[in-house]
Amino acid sequence: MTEQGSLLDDLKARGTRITPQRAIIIEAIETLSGHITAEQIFAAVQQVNAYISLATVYRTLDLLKELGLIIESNMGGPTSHYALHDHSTHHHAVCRMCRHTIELPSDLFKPIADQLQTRYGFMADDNHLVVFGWCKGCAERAFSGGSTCQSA
Amino acid sequence: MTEQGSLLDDLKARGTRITPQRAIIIEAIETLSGHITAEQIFAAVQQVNAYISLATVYRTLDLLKELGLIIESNMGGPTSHYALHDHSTHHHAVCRMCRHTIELPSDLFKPIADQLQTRYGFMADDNHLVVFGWCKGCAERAFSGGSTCQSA
DNA sequence: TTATCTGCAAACGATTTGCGGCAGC
DNA sequence: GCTGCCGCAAATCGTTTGCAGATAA
Repeated sequence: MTEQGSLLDDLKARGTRITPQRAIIIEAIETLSGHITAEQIFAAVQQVNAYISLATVYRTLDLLKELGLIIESNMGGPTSHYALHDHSTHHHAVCRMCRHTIELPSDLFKPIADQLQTRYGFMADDNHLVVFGWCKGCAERAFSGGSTCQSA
Repeated sequence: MTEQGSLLDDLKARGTRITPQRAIIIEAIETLSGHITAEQIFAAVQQVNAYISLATVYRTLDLLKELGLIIESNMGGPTSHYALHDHSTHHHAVCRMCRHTIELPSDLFKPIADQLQTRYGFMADDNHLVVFGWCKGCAERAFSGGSTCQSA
């Protein structure tokens, strides 16, 4: 589906080498195709070639990030999540309590993005925005009775 | 200005002890009154009492976070930033390239927050949202000529 | 009193880096 | 063959934690 050739081409155009490791890592990112951690990518890559190191995964992620081909986002935890930049556009609402994530359509933020562009000249990333807050269940629990959450 | 008594009261109401360390840390957060890192708080606290440890700062931040009195947000770097939850409401636009931050009025996101509430029952935090993207300068540089940024 | 808090220092997990050898172009 | 890349392992950095003594209530 997604033409991973373009990613490799982008790398080549930038003057970087296409190594088997990079091809494998890129393919893993495309196959997993979600918001994934470096560890998850590493695990997938290892199934293809067990001799690829985690350091290489991180270095490749840096490279792709720099090229704008992938997006790094923080979901509230200590680990970064990565996703293809052109992966089906959507945003996230993350519950501060139970960490549950809701996917939001990207058009929800269109008006905001337009305003940022017009008023500040800021070109907002149209993808993988993260909004924190409280999901229905946790909000009810927190603002009525106790402040505990079942899945905290 | 801001009544720091209320923070201490909140702590007391929760059954936690009011220690000098906590009072100092809370005061530091209120005095710095922005989006500050644990290290910054630690530095400020040290000027009042050099024997307060960084661990205590983190533990107090956890406590305040759990109580919802402060908000932890990630500005794209490796360090967390903290702010009083009721600190003058605003959001942030952070440039992925030069890390420059623009402060945005909170009402910009009001319509979005309303929609999240209506459509998903999600109560979005009305404060300290972080939008990533590219500032005017970096966007021009990146999408016309080279992909380097002066302050990267 | 006594349960909670503190300081210390060591542990921790995610990420980065120095280095010698290897390999894409 | 040259330059950039890789694997390894150690370093780093922010943050967390175990423990024994101190202290607010």
